[in-house]
Amino acid sequence: MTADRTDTTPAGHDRDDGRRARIEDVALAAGVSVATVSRALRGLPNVATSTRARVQRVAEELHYRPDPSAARLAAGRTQAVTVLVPHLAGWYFSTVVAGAEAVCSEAGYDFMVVGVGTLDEVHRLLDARHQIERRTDGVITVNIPVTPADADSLRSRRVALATVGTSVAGTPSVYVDDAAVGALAARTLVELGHRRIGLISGRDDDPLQFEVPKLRHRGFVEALASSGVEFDATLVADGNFGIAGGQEAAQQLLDRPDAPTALFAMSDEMAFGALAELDRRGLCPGRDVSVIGVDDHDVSQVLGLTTIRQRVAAQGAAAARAVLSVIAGAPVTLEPTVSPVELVVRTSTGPPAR
Amino acid sequence: MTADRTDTTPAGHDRDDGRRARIEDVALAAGVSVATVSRALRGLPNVATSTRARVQRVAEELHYRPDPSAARLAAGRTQAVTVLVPHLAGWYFSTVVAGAEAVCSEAGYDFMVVGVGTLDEVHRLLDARHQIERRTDGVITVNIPVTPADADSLRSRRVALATVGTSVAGTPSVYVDDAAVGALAARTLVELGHRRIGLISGRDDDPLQFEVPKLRHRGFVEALASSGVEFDATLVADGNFGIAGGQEAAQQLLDRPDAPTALFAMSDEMAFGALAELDRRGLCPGRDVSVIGVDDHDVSQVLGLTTIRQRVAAQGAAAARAVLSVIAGAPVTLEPTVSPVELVVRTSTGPPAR
DNA sequence: CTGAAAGCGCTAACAC
DNA sequence: GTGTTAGCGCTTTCAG
Repeated sequence: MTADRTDTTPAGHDRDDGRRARIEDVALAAGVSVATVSRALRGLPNVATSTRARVQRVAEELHYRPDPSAARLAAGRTQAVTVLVPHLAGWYFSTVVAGAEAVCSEAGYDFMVVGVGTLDEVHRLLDARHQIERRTDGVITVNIPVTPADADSLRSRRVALATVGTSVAGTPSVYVDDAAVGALAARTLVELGHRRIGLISGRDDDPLQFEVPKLRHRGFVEALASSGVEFDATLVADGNFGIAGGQEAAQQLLDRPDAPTALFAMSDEMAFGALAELDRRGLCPGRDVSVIGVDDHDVSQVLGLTTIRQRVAAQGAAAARAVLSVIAGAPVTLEPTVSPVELVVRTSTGPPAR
Repeated sequence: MTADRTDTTPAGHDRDDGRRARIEDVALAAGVSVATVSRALRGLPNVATSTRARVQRVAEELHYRPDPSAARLAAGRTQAVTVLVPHLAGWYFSTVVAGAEAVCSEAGYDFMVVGVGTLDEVHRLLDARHQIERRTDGVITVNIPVTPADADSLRSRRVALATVGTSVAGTPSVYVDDAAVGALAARTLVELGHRRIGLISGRDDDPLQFEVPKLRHRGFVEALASSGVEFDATLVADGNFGIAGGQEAAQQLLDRPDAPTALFAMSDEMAFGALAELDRRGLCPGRDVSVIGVDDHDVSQVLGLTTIRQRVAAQGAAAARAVLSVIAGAPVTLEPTVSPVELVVRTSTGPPAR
């Protein structure tokens, strides 16, 4: 031996040969075994403080980063979280996803997004045969009707699950109290004096997110009833949770001879459509017809839309934290989180015209 | 030998022992070697048609799926694409990402999202020491000022790159002609008779997306000039590409004694803010003050906003296709794609009041 | 507290 | 066309 270095690395401190540093290089340079490097770098116990420090320093100098694929293969964990989302371009969905992404990235987890259009797709992804557990340690669903069987299947494969927008028994879930949302809308409009209120809903048979419309509907009707107002069940129109749909729904409701004096849209985007329809008819929101939405979309303030605000990004972040803590070994029986809502009164609501 | 089966799988066709099928199980069951299974399943040449069919059938029966981590480790390819995006919750960004996601998922690639807030973060991610090549085969950036050095660095590490919203020499890029956008806005307003036009821009020193404002600004000013209109350089306000910022910018411009008769907002969201400000002042868009935006945001139609439409989801999809074809071995010198824009006239523009 | 060695499941030469 | 075999780079018993 002519030099104090072993042979693999010809010269230099930084592996100038262009190849990436492997764990073995760190081990060699630190004078320990690869096992010790692995332990030291991952913060496992049973490593002398001085050894750990030395290993860390050497790893740093060599710009060593463990290869994720190798670590995954050996450990069976991916350090990745996947979000399943129906419509990423929508305001609600992208805001949830953004909230979750921030938390996962911050924690050093890879963050994958899969857009899903139908329930079949969802079940194909969650089916055991698809083996999603080989690509992700955790799944976050956004407004997807996950069944207890889906949840069990994932759990048995050791993939953590958290849901946003839907509550699943025995699974960490973050959602708003949708019945309370409907009730709040009803009370707000009734207190203003409205008695005939149109409901702009999503289709009950929508393969995805079918719980939300149902619950908001029920809460709305029940709150009306307890205020002594009977809901005319024909005053419901499908707005499909979009702007165009909201406009069509409003059109349909306002075309009636016994048109409602107020509209409750189950989302702000549908409410935007309703406002557009009022505008088209030369009607003034809050004077001629009242409109209330749900979300507090960025644009709602501009339009003066009264709405029921929910903290959307916070829901995504909370779901991400839940998934990460289950991955970290927390009991799966985390408390479901009911995310708060809040009435925001703007100009689109007022007493009925007549 | 007492049975026609080898010993590893006790009984049954489906590996009822609960463990996942590995490539070796398929090989055994099909009576070929693992190498042949690997070739057959990945569509490589040099496999007899009959062999391939049999392997495929057996793999199907066993519900065999290759382990991604193992494949990555062995092959050095990840079958994953990563998008770097400044503000995922924004309409433009989420729409681009949704377009890209659809293409990547369809192609069987994992799709990862990383939110980036500063240029430092971007450079940390793209720096060779971060070794992003170990987690992804391709990177898509959305309105991020990627330098040629960044691009070279990625290329040397064999990770494909495509950019959206910015053009980078020698890199597949998808973007609109921002100078033309500015010019189109200018011509539209000038033809209506406007001479004093306020510009609602993004900060020139914004660490991210600093090219867009600059280019739209220049195109705008030059088109004015060639129409014989001199641009008053003090009529620029920063709207920070948000609604609130747009409102503040409009406020500032309209507060001037020599207020402009029209406003060009570089994004629809800033234009929304401007419309809100007009509303606050009791001014009518298109009559008292004209407003034109850029994007054709979903909400623009509702607000009657005249705008310059760009095909945002298509840009994300095109970038994804570009990345995938570079990964597949296409020459990196793909033609940059200039995505078309289109004027959409609504009610927020009209001749000047005075 | 540390090291040796056996995999994790697949791909890619290279031989036949 | 197909098989053999040596890794890919890490984690994790199991000894000591």
